Order: sequence, then structure tokens, then C-alpha cells
Amino acid sequence: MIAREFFERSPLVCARGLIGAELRWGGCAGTVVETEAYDAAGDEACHTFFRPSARSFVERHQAGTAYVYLNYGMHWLLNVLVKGPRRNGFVLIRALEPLAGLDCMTRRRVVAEPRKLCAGPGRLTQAFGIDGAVHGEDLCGNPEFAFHARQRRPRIVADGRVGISVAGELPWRFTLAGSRFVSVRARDFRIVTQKKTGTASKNHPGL
DNA sequence: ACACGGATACTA
DNA sequence: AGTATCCGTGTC
Repeated sequence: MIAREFFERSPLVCARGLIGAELRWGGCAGTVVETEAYDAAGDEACHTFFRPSARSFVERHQAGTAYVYLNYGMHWLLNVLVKGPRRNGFVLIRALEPLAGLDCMTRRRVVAEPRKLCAGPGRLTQAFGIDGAVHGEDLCGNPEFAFHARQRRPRIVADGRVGISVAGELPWRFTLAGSRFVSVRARDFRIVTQKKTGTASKNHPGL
């Protein structure tokens, strides 16, 4: 199980590091293939920018806590609170590759194609049965409801965040390279695997 | 292309 | 109370 210390780093590092991890949720499981980073300070797209309740949430909870909210009146979106020494924020879980519990997901979602079961932030919460009851829950306690470390270091692609009206140009969305289970195909194919040299630091001044 | 739907945070 | 906005999905 991924321990709390993992989430005690910057939003960008956590968002990138979760690609390839496995999310287990009761009888369901999936590989994280798409995330987005949100910075609690200065990021106009982060809830903390325009919601006092979100700022309070960051203050009152520790890293590794689930931040779940209802968007557009019908879709629950799963975020993980991260609190680094320099920066706080959230990681939005945007897509998973289904690994276990496919029958259960299909029952909840009423779609046949496995590719679309968890290809989107609202779709994966519906498939996993995640809703407002999860808001504020610790994701570092029960291994049955937690992230688990990836086996190998995956190839990761960074590009702009999607679905937001502001600050979408920031390359803060991360996808598993070549995955057919992402919500939106990456426009930019920069590989940003965690090497010490290369484009990663250059394109991510927030780090 | 558009309808669907509710919580949050504004204005008063 | 009324209004604007919002990290989306499915079907038109």
C-alpha cells in the first residue's frame, strides 16, 4: 500500500508518481492511467482558488485524504489531498485501466466496452461506487481502499489539463504513454519519465 | 451539437 | 431568493 509519505510531496510529483499505481476499492481495482495536478496556491483552476471550504479542507486534513465533490450536479470526482513541504494541492484521478471487478463495474455503469468503464473522472467513480461518502476519508489506512505501488516505472506523457476554463495550458495532466484507457488522448507526446535531465524540470517550473 | 443536474459562493 | 459557475457524460 502506498504510504502517507508518498502524498507529502508537491502536487506535480504526486500526480506523476501515481501513474501506473493500482487503485483497489473493495472488489474493484484498476491501474491509474491519467491524473491531473492542482496547486492550492495560485492555481486558478484549483478549488482553493475560489472556494473557502476547499481552503479549510486543506488546513484540516492530512495528506492522503480523499477530496470528493459533485460536479455538474451529477458526477462525483475523486481527488487526493497532497501536502508537501513547499506546496499543497490535489491530484485528480481521471482514468483507470480496469483490472478486477469488471462485472461489478459494468453493472454500475451499464456500458459494454471495458475501454470506457473508467475512462473519465466521473466514469471511474461511478464504476467504483465512489461518492460523497468518501469525502474526507483517509486513503492510507485500509489496503482494500488504497493505492498500491506500481511494479515498473512507466512511460508518462505530460500535456495540458482538460475540461477546465482557466489555466488549462499548464502541462499538469499526466497519462500512461500509449494507454487506450485514458479519457482524452494526449495532444503533446513529451515523455516525462522521472529522469534527472530532459524536459521535465524545464516544463515544470512548479517543481 | 445540447440537455442534464446540484452544491458552493457570490449578490442583494 | 436569485444568479453564475463548475476538474462531465450520454445522446442528440
